[in-house]
Amino acid sequence: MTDTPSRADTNAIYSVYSVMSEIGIIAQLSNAALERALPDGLRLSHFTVLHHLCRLGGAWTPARMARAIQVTKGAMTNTVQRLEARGFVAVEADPADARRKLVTLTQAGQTMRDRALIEAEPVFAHLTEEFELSEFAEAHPFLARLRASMDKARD
Amino acid sequence: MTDTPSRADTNAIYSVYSVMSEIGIIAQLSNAALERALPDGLRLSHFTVLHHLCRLGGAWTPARMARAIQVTKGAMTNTVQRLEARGFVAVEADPADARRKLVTLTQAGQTMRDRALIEAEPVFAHLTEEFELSEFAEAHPFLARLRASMDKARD
DNA sequence: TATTAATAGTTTAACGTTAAACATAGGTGT
DNA sequence: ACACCTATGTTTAACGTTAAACTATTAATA
Repeated sequence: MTDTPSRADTNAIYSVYSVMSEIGIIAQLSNAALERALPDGLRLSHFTVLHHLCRLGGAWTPARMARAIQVTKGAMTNTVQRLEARGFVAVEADPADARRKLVTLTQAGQTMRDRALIEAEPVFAHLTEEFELSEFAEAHPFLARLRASMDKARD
Repeated sequence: MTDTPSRADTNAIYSVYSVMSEIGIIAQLSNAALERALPDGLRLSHFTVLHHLCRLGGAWTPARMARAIQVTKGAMTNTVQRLEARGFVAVEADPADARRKLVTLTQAGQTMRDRALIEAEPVFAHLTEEFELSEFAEAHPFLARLRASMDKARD
């Protein structure tokens, strides 16, 4: 059993909560701006999958991508089916495990991801004028640790 | 007219994008964990409004809260109606402007917000063990400026 | 081998959000 | 006064997400 939270613990939680609130709003603004900027009706969730396959390469099962990107299996089923219908990914059965499917990026998918990256650039361009690049470089390690910690705590 | 982006500019965008990616994932993990932890079927968007009214106090119009919290007016209409139906906020017409409504926190809303804060505490408790409190305090100013800048760029 | 548990992918209903259209009210300028 | 523009709050349709139930397949255990 633990003690009742002390005043110091309460303050600590508030400090964490303030940071989390800012992060939540930034993500909301960023996601909304990105979604508006993406070309050709591409959804942010679709771009995220294309970007993921492009960065990491190879064949991914839907379930593994769902875990990596933090969406449910049902959402990934939807996203993969739409990307396949537009020819941006190829889906095939896994010969080693009949439960699994294997998703790979197509050339058209690669092209679309590159185009989306270019179209989305103006969304963040203004930040390079108002901030020093070093500020982002300095903030990154803390945020990466925070992400890793939250990911681990997910169970 | 501006020049073609230099290589340095391209790197700057990548630096920004890395930070934004981390922020997006942290927000997703944080929001999902919070929503699971909230008591009594309270949605994260509902808690966000209660917390906002509690922190800043006074009477807020739905439109002003929608801008502060970064959701559409339609979403705020939905949230306020549900909070009012549960007795967590009071809604009255603004005597000074017939277009407006004024939303205030009720005692039950205050109680629910306090309870939600306690229930949600374990979601972030592990962070106080893995991080120094000062790290959050140091990260906050940059994140607040980033939020303000993204907010301003929203047009 | 037979049984049980765990995993992959799909489907369904419920829900919140968004974008757009709408009605109403306030502000501005001629 | 008048016309025009802006702002508030609501409503609607479309859409994505989630949680849960379901089928099929593989792994683990007795």
